[in-house]
Parts: sequence; C-alpha cells; structure tokens
Amino acid sequence: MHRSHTCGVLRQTDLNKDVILAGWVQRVRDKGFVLWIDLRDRYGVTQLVLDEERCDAALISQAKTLGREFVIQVHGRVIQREAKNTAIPTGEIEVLVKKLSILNTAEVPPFTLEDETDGGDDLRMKYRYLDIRRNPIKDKLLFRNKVAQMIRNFLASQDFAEVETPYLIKSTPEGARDFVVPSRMNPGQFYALPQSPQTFKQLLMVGGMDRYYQIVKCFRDEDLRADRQPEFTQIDCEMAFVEQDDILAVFEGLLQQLLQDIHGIKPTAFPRLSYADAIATYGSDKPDIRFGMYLAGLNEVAQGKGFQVFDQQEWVGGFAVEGGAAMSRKEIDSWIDWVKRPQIGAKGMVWVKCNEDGSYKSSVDKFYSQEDLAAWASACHAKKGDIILVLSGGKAQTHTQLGELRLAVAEKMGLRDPKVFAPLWVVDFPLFEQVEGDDHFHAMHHPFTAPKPTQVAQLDSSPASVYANAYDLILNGNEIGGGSIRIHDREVQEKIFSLLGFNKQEAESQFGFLMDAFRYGAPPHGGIALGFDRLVAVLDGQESIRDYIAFPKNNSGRDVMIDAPAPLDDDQLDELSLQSKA
RNA sequence: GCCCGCUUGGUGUAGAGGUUAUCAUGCAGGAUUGUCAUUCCUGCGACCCGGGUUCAAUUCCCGGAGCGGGCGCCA
Repeated sequence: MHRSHTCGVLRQTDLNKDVILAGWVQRVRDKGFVLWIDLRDRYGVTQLVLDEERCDAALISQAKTLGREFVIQVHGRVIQREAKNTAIPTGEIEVLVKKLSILNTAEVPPFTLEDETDGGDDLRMKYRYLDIRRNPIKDKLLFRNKVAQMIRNFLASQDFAEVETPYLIKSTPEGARDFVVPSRMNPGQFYALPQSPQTFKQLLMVGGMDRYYQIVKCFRDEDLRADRQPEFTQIDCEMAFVEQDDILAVFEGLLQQLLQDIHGIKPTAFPRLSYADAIATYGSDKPDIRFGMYLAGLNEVAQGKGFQVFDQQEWVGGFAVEGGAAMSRKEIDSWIDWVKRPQIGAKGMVWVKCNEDGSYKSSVDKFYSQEDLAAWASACHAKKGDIILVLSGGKAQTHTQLGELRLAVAEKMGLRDPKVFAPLWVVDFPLFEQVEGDDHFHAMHHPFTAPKPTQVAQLDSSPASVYANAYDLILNGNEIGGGSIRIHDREVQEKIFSLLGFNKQEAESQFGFLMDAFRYGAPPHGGIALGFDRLVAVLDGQESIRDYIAFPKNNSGRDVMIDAPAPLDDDQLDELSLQSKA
C-alpha cells in the first residue's frame, strides 16, 4: 500500500502516530520559513507542514517544486496544530513531513479544482476526470451510489431478484427512435439498443420470476435537454400476481424509505390524483403540489359580458397568486410577455387585483363590474391582497399554459423549495391519445398497458374513452416513474395492436415472441420504471441530472472528453456491410 | 427541423466604430516566523471563423461553427 491512512481520517486521537499519506496537492501555502501543503483525496484534506527548524533544507526545496495536482506520498508524524482550523474535520492536526515522494507530476489544470470552480461547462466536460476531483461532483456521484444501495437493499428485502436483460435487441416501431448496432455476422441487419427492458421483464414474469428489478441503462435517440441524456438509467421493476394497488404500495414504500433515510422525512400516504383532475387543477400531468394556486374555470362568470376575447374562446381559466396584488405594473407586464413567448403561445393575459379594501382592479374593468370580478375571485378562491391571472383559448392548450405560468410564478416567488418533498401518484390515464393527422391511436403509456378491466368491451365501441391501469409517480413536479398493469391476454393484446395501427403481420413480426409467450400461461402482472438519474437529482434538491452521471453527454449527444461519436474506417464499414452517406 | 442567448489572456469577465483592450484568478520570479481561497512586489498572457458596410471593425450587418436553454420530439 502507498498509504497507511486516507486524507480524511486523522484526528487528535492519532497524535504522534507515524503515518504514510498519499494524494493530490490541493494547494501549497509558502510562508518562507514554513510551508503547508493541503493533501487531498476522496476522503478529505489533511494539512502537511514543513519548516526550517524541523525539516532539512533539501526536503523543503523539494516541497517548493510541487505544483497543483501533483500526486505525492509523504511519510510523517501526526502533530497538534498551533493554529487550529475548525472548518474542516482534520483541522486540529497536521502531519510533519519527514519524507516526500513525488509519485507523479501534473500539468497546470485548465480550471481551478475548487468547490467553486472558474471552469465553464464545456471545459469541465472535456476534463471530466478533473471535475470529478471536485467536491460538488464527487459528492453527487457518491450520493447516487448511496441511493442505489438503498434501493437494492429495499427491493432485495421485498424478494425482488435482479436479473439482467440483453442490450442487443430488436428495433420496434412505437416510441422513441432507436439507437442501432449493425450486425457483422448478419449483413444488412441491425440490433437496436433497448429503450427500456419492457418486453423482457414481461417475459420474465411469464418465466415465473415473480418479482424482478434491475438498475439498468436505457437508450433513446431523441434530442436532449438539460435533464435528458441519450443513455440514462432506470430502476426497472415488474411483479406477477398483483393489482395496481399492490405495485403502488411497494414503490410508495420505496420512496418513503428513501425520504426517511436521506432526509429524515416521516412517511405519509401519497395523494392519488386522476389524470383528469391533475390537468384540471394544476394544468399538468406531473403537478408540483408543494404549493396551491389551483386552476379554476371561469367560463360561467367571464363569458357573455361583452368581452369579445373571452366570448370567442372555448375556455377561460385562471388562478390566484397569494399576495400578488403587490405586483407592479412592470412585473405584470413581464408575465404578459412571458406567456406570449412562442414556447407558451398565449395571446395575452388578463389580471385582477384583489385590493385590501375589498375592491377589484383589473385590466378589463371596461367589461366587468365589481360584482363580476368578485365572482371570479370566488371561483379562484382569491383573498384580499391576491392577484388573479387569467388566460383563455382552447381548453387543453390553456390548461397547459396556465400550468406553465403557475410553475414560473411559484419559482419566482420561491415556493419551489428543494428541501420540501411532495410525492403523489397520478392515476387513471387514458389508454390512447389521438394524434392530429394520424388515422390510428397512439398508446399514451405503451402498447402493453392494460385497459381498466371493466372497460375491455368498450375497446370496440369507443376506444378513446377507455382508461388505462397506468400510474405515474410524481415528485415536486418531476415525473420520476411510471408504470402499468400489463395485458397478459393474447386476444386483448391483439386488439390493442390493431387499434394502434398494426396489421396482423406487423404485430406478429414485431411482437410475435410476446404474443407466443401469452399462449403458455402468462400470469397477471404489472410494473413500474423509475428514472434513476432524475430521482437522485430531485432527492438531492437539484434540477440538472448531469452532475449525477460520471461521464455525461452534451446537448448534441457528444461525449466531448473521448470525442464520440466518430466516423469509422472504411475497413470497419466494409466489415459491417455499411456505406456512409455523410 | 425551428426559436432564443452566448463566444475577449490558461480560466472567469469588463468594454467601446479609432484605447497602450479592464479587472480578477492563474502561471513565472522574488519577499514573507503559523497559514488554511496566505499576503505583498515584479513580470507573462486574449478580441471564434468567413463575408460585407466604413478612411478605419474585436465592436455594426449577414452567414457559419461551437456551447447553453427551449419548442417539436422523448410509447
């Protein structure tokens, strides 16, 4: 071993011990007659000391050659500090250096390796291995590790078995674009990387595996966002002989356990909200319920009073912002500009201030009496001192816009406290969604989702009205997981495929293996998949998932450190029977 | 595919149609008797690329590239 102790463990109780430490030079503080070196490793920082009284001149001049991030090993003795530093755990002791070995020199790093670095994202990504030496990144990776271990412990205690599923599988038409891998041995044919192990976990249920889980990479070839990576990690689970409530209970238990162990938050039952109620109340299928500001429909009180803009629209709605009457005209105008951005797409915004004296001041006073506005306030549960923000337009679109506005206003007001955790289940999703310009349905969740058992007959008569046995787990406005009870009946599955626009041959060639499996005694089953990267970030109170991934990709799907993706040699292309068009 | 923003020493930044291009940090050299983001002195080091407007462009305009954010997309 190159070391007897790490740089994070030595304390007063180790005084006078002879130790060997190894690590990176964080910083040298050279006072001339005495110099200190902060020696850093994963576990902490220990101060080394050399001075003219206690060390020979050769040793001191050797120490003066050290640069940032040199890798060194020292032999020395633990001594009491003359001036203690209470800010760090090792601050009461230091190590008097007797022998110094430079294990490796280091070039000057391109950015400072401090908690608050001066490096931009681009540079930090290119030198990710240096960034990982910094506490913020190191701690996030270790936090991820801790959460993974808790999850494994919890699921193992509930008899879940971790089973690996293949990465080289087959491309399927539904869902996201696939990443594909050419097969050398089968010219002109391709594997696809899994978007999730969905069909395999169902086959494990048919295989009698009963309770399965896997912390597993999934791949989707879609454009990225701050919180979206082309390869990401799911906690993938499936259970046999269960109903929806059984699955919700297990994974509610898992999240409760995590909140308890990580934040000491006492577990309570998670609210359950139907998809329809989530949209109506929050304008989102992943509502942030850490604060109120519930949406209210205003058609009855706002239409038919001569205000053409509202009268012509399908739906008028709004919500009250507590204390918002104090907003200046300028602030209100900036929100109006905000909702008019193309990303939101509202035509405008009407506001009503509920004054402390009980009167109302609005941007549409010309059209509405005080009594009219009082009715708005009542519908929105607005109190004196609040402001009501109102949008109008198509019903679905306006709900979404109000939902976005609600989040943005809450963010501005500091209501999205990352230390508060408000989980809930959203249930009762429609089974299908209709896409404009498409003559067949799309699966809202995925094609294997079971309809509500009482509605199976409606698949023929009115498929659009059928609800799914599907559920999403929401935490602080983030969808951290989703799942469903699956179809385990061949005939129902065939019907769904046909509604999704597959003919018999297509269904057979794409999913024949699954349909075949259903011939041989498939148990009732269902499951859930949690987005592990996002779960970890949200549990740690952060927005971006990037820092929780050791080697993430940038916005264009590039790994700037290894410079991937990259072209292939012609030889390699030939071997794969491929020709590049680029 | 589309929209918005950014690009100045190694790093992070300021700035203006004509400057010796600002500051901090870093790095190099020197000083420093208890530091801990050590302090002080001296020095080093930069306007993303292409085209246009202009007497003059790093600055204004157009295009591109890179990066970031978003829309579409992500069952």
